[in-house]
Amino acid sequence: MYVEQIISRLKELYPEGYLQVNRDPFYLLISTVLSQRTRDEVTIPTSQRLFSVLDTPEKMATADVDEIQELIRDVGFYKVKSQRLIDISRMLLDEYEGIVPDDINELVKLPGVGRKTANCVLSYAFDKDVIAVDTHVHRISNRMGLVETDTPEETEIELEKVVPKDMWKEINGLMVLFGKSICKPVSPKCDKCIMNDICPKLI
DNA sequence: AAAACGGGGGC
DNA sequence: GCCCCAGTTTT
Repeated sequence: MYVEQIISRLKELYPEGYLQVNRDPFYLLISTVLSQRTRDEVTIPTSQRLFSVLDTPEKMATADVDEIQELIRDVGFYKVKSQRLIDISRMLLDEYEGIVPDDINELVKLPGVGRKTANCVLSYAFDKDVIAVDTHVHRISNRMGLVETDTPEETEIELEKVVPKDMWKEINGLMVLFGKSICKPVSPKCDKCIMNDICPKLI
């Protein structure tokens, strides 16, 4: 069907999937927070720099805010995020024995962690069947007629009805790659798009 | 529902 | 120089 066709083409286009992310839950949690409203060209080296110095909740919880600010100064909202990394680490140690929880309701209690970040951790680090809806997934799903929604929360609910469950965890990475290169927010490259023949925007 | 946070990269 | 970006929290 239509959804399977879209995902199948995306997998063909991006056979290696979305980068080779470090699947360690703590690394994934922290780097995903850093990635909020920030391009991954900036996020990836910044995360690696941070973890070369502070690679555990214990170290991050006791670090100086100034030291973290210096390490992550390239990402957006870096001052707010620096304090949040400390607060997240402290809460992990205080309430979760230093272990990143694999439950959406617990993850969103962490400061600076919303539904999108939590679902990224669940799908990438814990291999859970969830759909992480960011602006790319939201935009492309609507543009291609998979859903008709106004908010990412709505999109998550509607996509779950339309997409086979075994595809949930892969659509985020695939649509992010697609959204950055082809199906862009403004001036999408429809003339070079592999969805040319099935995209409702062009029919 | 809207504002605020914010440096980096593309054009 | 201007606009946008793997969102979340606060007002």
